[in-house]
Amino acid sequence: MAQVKSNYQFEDMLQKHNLKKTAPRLRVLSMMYSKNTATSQPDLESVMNDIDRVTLYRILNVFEEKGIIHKVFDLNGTANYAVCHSDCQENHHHDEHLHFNCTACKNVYCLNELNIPKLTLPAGFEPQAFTIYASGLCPKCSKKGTAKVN
Amino acid sequence: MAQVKSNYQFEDMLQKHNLKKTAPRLRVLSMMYSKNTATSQPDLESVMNDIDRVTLYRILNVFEEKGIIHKVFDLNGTANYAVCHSDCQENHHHDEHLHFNCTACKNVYCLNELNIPKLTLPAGFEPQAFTIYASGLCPKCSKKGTAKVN
DNA sequence: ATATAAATGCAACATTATTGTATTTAGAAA
DNA sequence: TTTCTAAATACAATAATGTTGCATTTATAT
Repeated sequence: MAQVKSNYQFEDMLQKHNLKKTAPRLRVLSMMYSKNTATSQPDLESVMNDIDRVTLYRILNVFEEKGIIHKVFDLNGTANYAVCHSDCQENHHHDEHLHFNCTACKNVYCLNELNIPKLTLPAGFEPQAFTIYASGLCPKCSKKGTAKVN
Repeated sequence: MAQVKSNYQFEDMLQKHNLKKTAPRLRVLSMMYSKNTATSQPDLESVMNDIDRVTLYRILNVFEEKGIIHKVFDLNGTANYAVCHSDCQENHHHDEHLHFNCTACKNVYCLNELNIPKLTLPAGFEPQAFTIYASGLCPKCSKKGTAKVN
C-alpha cells in the first residue's frame, strides 16, 4: 500500500537527516512514497525529466546513504529504488525482505511482511545480509493474464 | 571447486548445443570452468581483451540461452556469469541456488548445495523462480581479514 | 575442394553512470 | 529584511556498459 504523507512530513524527513529542503528532493520523495512498488531509474528519469540527470543520481545516493530509500536491481540488472520501510539508519540498511519482480508489468514489489528464514551456509562463509528475489506474476497481472498493468 | 574439463569436453558441449567450435567460445568455456566463482563482465573483458567486446556479449548470450551458463547481478548491479551446475536446459534455467557476494574480494559464489526453503507469498503473487543473495565474507576473506583474495 | 550458414570483427550508436566546475539557492546570521 | 555562505543544482565532458548493422572470416556439410 502506498503510504500517504503530506509535504510537511517530507520536509521533516529532510530536516531530520540534515538535508536542505529543495524542490527536486521533495518531488522525488513524494513520488516514491506514492507508490507501492519500487521505481526504476529509467522511469524516474522520464517522470522527472526536467530535473538534471546528475542531480537525480546525487539525490538517490544521499537518500540511500541516509537510509531513506534502498536500491534493488531487477531481473535485467536495472536499478530500482524503493522507500525503506522501518528501521533503516544511516549507512546501515535493513532491507532483508523479499523483492518480487513481476515478469509481466516489470514492477518490483518490496514484500516487507515476509521474513527470510534462517539459512545455514557452508563452513567459512560469514553472511551479513540476505535478500531474496522472486519472479513471477504479481496479483494484478495474474488476474489480468499478462496484460500490461499501470 | 573448479571443475576440471579437457578441451575435448568443451568441444563436445558446443557440439551438443549445435554451436560451432570456435576459439573464442572454447576460451570462454575453459576460463569459466576453471573457476569456482562467477566471472564479472569487466573481468571477462580484460582477460579476453583480444576478443571483440561484441563477440563476448554474443557468446555469453548464446551460452545463457543454451543453459550452459547463467547470469547473476552482484551487489553493485554488475553482471556476473557462472557455469550452470546440473539440470539447466535451453531457455529453462534452474539456478535457484544461493549466490554469495563477498564484500571483501567481491567474488560471487554459487552455492548449489543449498536448497532454498519454501516460501509462502502474500495472496495473489504467483512466483515462478527464486534466488537468494547473501553478502558477507567468504571463507578465504574471513580467514585473512579483509585481504584481497585471488 | 568448395559452398554456405554461422561466427567474428569492426564501426557506429544508445544507455547508464561519474566527475569537475560554475551558478543558484536554502537557511543561518547580521 | 538583507546579506553571507555552504550546500545543492545545472551544465559540460567523459567513462563504462550494452546494442545493432554489416563486411569479413571460418567451421563444417557436401
